[in-house]
Amino acid sequence: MNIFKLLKKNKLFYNFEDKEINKIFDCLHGHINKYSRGRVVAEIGQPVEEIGILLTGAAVKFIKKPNGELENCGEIFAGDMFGEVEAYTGDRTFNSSVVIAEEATVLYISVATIVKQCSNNCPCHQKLLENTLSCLAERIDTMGVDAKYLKIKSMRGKISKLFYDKYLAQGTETIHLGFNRNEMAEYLNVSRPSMSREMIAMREDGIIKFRKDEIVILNVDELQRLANEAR
Amino acid sequence: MNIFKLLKKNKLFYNFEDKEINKIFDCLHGHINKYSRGRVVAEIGQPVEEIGILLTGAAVKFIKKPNGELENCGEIFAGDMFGEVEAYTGDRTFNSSVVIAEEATVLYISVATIVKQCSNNCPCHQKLLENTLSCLAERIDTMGVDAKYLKIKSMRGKISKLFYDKYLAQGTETIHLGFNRNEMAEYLNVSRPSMSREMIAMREDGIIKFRKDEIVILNVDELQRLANEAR
DNA sequence: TAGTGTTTGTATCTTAAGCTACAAACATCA
DNA sequence: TGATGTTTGTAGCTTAAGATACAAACACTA
Repeated sequence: MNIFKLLKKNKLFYNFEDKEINKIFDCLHGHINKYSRGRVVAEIGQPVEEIGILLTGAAVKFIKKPNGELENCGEIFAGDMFGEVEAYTGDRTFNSSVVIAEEATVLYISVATIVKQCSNNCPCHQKLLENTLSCLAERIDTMGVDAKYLKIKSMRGKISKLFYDKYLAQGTETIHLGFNRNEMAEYLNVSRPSMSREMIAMREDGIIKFRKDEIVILNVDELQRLANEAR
Repeated sequence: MNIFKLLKKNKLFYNFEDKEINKIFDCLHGHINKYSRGRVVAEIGQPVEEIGILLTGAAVKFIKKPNGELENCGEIFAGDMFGEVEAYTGDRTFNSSVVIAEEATVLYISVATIVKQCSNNCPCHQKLLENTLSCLAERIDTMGVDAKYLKIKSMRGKISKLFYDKYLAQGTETIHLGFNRNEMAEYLNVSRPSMSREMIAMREDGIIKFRKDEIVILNVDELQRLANEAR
């Protein structure tokens, strides 16, 4: 496995050179641990001193419900990280536990050293800081977009907004969703049959046609209208 | 008006001393502008070079819909800021326009100087950076919580989760909402009458009683169950 | 304390979307 | 090419929540 390649995919190390990544180990107190399945690598309420980046394997995040039950709240794969938000919040404690699901290697970097300029005054430090800021800011953007879909009440509105946004992003009348009906329904937070029903109604209305992951917009104006009116 | 007091309320300047705030002006290239109603102080698509902090007055944020129409997407009052997220995203351009609604004074601080250590190596710079990170991270947290309510499908689930969360936060069976029915309905993204109806049903079921902004939880266990089961 | 505005409660009706369960289409691979 | 698993479409029923419109309670102040 190539650590350099993997890390460069991680947003924190965007724009890093190999030699800069090497500095992680002294500059940011980087170290790598290996864990087997079931190992708890982060625990709710514990202070976040390091950010963990999964180099191999997989892990699952859990939040604790007030009655003590644990609830799965997401998965982490190679290239993903944990603690990168909590590290900067008020109490700096994990708000979810992370449990290794498949034998994994984790690279840790120290939070304290990210925010402080290091004595070597190295540019990689500066970059990491900027990347951290971007990483957080972009997350806010994404969450804002996601919330928009959730707030739209009508099925047709949700679908239209989603398709129209994809249309704007992809620039062609033929768009690709990037997920199947189940995933799309889950993203929009609706039931798949209801969504399917409405998509077919939209096809009957001549707005779209589709086949699997590929959607063709037949009436852009109407779709735009629906997307804009949606609430 | 006391700039110091106001700025210390702003999250970016949390923990700042008066004398450190004074440094803003040379260290962060701070400067103050005064605007009258109608003035556009940020425009969608334009690069964000500074973060604006409203010292007095009020402003409105607009996003541009694809058909060109502008849509109100939030208000800004004294102590609030704009550009503090976009400043760090990929293209670093405003994604909403900001228009002054009431004669306002705005303090600007340079983004470029926030992320770079300044030549004076002043601690205020360091603090500002940490505050910026907190500010963004906490926003992510908040948005995550907000999205949770949106994702719950049943009315009773939404209400229960909200009340239960407030109960956990406030620690007493008598909780205060901090908003009226309209605002609460808007936050949960439901219609007020439907919400009212369900609150009354919950009262009839002996789970809560209420009067205006004050809610008393009569059956904590049941409320907890509802909040946990909610989806 | 009357008068106005706001917030909250109530009623009725309608409909969109959820759920379940099944059928059809498609993909994959031996 | 048949067998199996997955994804997508279809149907019918039920119900929760939306919309609207009005009434009651309350708050403010003149």
